[in-house]
Amino acid sequence: MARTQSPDYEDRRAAILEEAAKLYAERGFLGASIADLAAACQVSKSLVYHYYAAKEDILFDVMQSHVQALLETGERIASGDGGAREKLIALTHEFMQLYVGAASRHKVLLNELDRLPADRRRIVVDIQRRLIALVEHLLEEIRPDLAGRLSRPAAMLYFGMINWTHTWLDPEGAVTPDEIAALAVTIFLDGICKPT
Amino acid sequence: MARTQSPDYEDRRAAILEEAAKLYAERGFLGASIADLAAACQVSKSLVYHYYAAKEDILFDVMQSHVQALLETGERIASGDGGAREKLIALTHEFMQLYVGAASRHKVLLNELDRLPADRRRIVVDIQRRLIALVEHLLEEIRPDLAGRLSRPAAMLYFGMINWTHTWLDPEGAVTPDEIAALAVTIFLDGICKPT
DNA sequence: CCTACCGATCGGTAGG
DNA sequence: CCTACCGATCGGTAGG
Repeated sequence: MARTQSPDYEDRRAAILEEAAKLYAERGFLGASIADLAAACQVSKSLVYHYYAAKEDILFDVMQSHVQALLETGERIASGDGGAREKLIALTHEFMQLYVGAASRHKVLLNELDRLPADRRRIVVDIQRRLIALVEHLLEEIRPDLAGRLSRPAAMLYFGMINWTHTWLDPEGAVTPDEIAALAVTIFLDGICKPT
Repeated sequence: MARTQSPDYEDRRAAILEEAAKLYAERGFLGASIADLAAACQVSKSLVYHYYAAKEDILFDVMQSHVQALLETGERIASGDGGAREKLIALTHEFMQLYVGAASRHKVLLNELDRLPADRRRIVVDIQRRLIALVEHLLEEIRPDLAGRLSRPAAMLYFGMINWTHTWLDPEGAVTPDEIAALAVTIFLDGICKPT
């Protein structure tokens, strides 16, 4: 019978992952060494290599865990009841919550995707594509004449609005993430000219 | 009398700058070495250091040249004739043209700002702030009740839409930058629900 | 004989 | 403006 692994194996791995997300968000993937990560976790470099075979595996885990959470939320909302308009509103609020709750992972996903080896990058990009398709379909329900040429650009403009918040939105600031989500989806659906 | 510098001094500097923008956009600032840059320019590392005292100086030049061009375009349009709505439309089209014309610089500006030393980063961020304030004032003209709390978030959501295009917009693709600019500013002003 | 982990150091390459 | 180098640090692995 095989020996079981340490009972806190997953906890330690999760702790390294979270610290890596923070470091890569602050200093960039190439700017944060394995030695930096080990020091931040107060463990040896060898322990880090016990959990991850290579530095790129850590980056992949940071990105994959985040994008997976986004897709699950997206699919849950898309398959629910209600109209496309209501679903897009709910999606925007839940995405904004995920973005601020996983701010480091989100920043790393947006800034360091090119640093991922091609095979693993494809996996992340595929999940992103499903997320985009999901929003695209909602937009086609709201505006059927958009389908084909402009539904994808429109979906990308939507993601630009909400993804970009990581550069300026302060979760502790006067304007809350929920207010920003409401403003973003209102502008996207009805424009800034229409009073909220 | 001081010796004059080489007559093609500025051309060579500009060539190094453009190559640096490309390399930093592709591999990241930390992923592209001075040796890589010299090889791409087919010059020695020492020649690069003849034009730039440090690696960060090149990064600053890449970012500063781009953000300066954006601000000049923004101020020219803002100080012109016409209403705020027309100015925002013109601004969006001209920004999109600048973004695709300086795609590498734009990507570097958005992805590598944290890699700039604090003092030089402040200079770039200050210029960005003036650009944001300019859009903010246009939005306050369009929607006076937005002023104060929500005009800055609204301006940031606008920039999210158009800045983020660098990740997905193909200048050679079926949908042109001008069409994307038109779609973005239409959505922002009147929403996706209103037929274009 | 296994796993989980340590201190030390490998061959190469970075900016300057 | 080049070749020849430097101090330091990189990602990854050795023995025990």
